[in-house]
Amino acid sequence: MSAQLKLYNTASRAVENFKPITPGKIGIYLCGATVQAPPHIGHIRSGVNFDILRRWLIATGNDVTFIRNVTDIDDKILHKAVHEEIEWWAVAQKYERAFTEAYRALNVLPPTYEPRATGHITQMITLMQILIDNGSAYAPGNGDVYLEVRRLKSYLTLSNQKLDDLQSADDADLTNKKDPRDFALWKSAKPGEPSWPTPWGDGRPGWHLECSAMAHAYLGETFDIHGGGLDLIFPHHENEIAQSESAGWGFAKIWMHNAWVTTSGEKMSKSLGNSLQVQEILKKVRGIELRWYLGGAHYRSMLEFSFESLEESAINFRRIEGFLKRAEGVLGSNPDAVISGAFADAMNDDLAVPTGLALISESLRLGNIALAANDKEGILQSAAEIRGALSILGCDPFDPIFAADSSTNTDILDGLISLALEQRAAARARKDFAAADAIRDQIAVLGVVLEDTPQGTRWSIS
RNA sequence: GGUCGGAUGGCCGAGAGGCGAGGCUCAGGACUGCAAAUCCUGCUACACGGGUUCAAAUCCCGUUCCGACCUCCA
Repeated sequence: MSAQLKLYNTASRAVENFKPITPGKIGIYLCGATVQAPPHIGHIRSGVNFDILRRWLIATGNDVTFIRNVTDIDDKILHKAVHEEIEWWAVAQKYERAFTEAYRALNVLPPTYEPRATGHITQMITLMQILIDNGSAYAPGNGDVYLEVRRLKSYLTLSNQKLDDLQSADDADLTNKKDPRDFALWKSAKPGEPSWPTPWGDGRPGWHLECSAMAHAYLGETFDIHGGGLDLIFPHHENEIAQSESAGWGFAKIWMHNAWVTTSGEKMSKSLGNSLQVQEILKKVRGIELRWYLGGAHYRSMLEFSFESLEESAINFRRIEGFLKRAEGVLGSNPDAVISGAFADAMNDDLAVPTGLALISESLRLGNIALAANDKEGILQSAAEIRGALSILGCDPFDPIFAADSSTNTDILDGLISLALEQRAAARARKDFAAADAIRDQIAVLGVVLEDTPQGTRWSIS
């Protein structure tokens, strides 16, 4: 534990001290969505995990340039377009919006820049030209362009594999490839497919080329952190490294990978149907609660999803939220967020969010004790520290992005409920508990919960 | 076949040689007209077999089971 941020680097398989290339300025590239289906909670976990990293870097005084791409052209998008009988760009736009909406609902900060693959064809062509000129890549003449992996001095260092150990695809096309493991930088267009002109023929980008080209365009030849899901290590990130390093670029210093959300011990796949789409889950819990759940596990640990544990997590969050609201009531305003030393230590230790959660629980306990004793200083301290921690986790209930939940009718509602509360208070005063309980039961049916406290009766919507 | 990860109490989920993380559930208690909320107490776990060590959930060896990747998955 120290003020020094340590992060796990997949490339070294060790936790390392993190030193920005330029002190105070940090460049991050996160592999974003291939917009061919609505986001499920696994996709959004990645967004949340890296959003926590970003918020922590900002909170500790860094200027963070955060790039998260949108892959808006690929095989699956084209297939979907045929299936749905709409244009490929309509597919891409539709699902890009779905992702944007999911990110917003979970309070994932918009990236500094969010480049689309199709907007960077020029940069890709430039990169391919460099690779062909220096002999790393070849164009067999059919419109494809391949990277020649046998010629790379170091390849597969991120996944620690040997080229000869890889099982190559059975259907590898050796009429154009020199080696079955060579991968496509550029794919020639089949009839009816979208294409862009290049010196080697009309076609479209391979899967990996975009990220190398766009990371270079926005972050330069060498940048601090490259992130993505665990399943991108091979082939996607290996191939990004291969392309970028072959072009003479230093590329990413630290590679970070988030683990999956699993169901029944298995990685969530797109064939599971709709139930685990973000949109569906948000019918059961609020965005802030889903974020609390997804962000609560350590980013490198698998998160075994169940509706039971989601609900349990949401209950835990509501306790914290309840305390903050009560504290606000007593203090008259929200205390400014404060980052405690212990919380900072936890975050600096490779983003040990679970440790941070334990600290929040401790603050919560102390805060509730202070509340019972009307110890305003104690309330203030606990509330400030909890808000500080929640602000890093992106789960501050007072964040305006979540405040839209409460309606503008609150004042009217408050007035109406106060009428009922006055009646009940009068009944209680004359010890007519049957009448008092009847009032409580009646408004409970409407979804309004009452709590009697020494300071009077509070109400909330359940 | 190669590479990588996992198995922790009723459940979820941290930790990585020595002081029981934390949460949820459950049981009991305090407070309360009753509730609710809150607080207190209790439930002593690390897949299996060996080994190292004064000390192992943690390190080593072996075993079982589960999962992931191996060229268009977050």
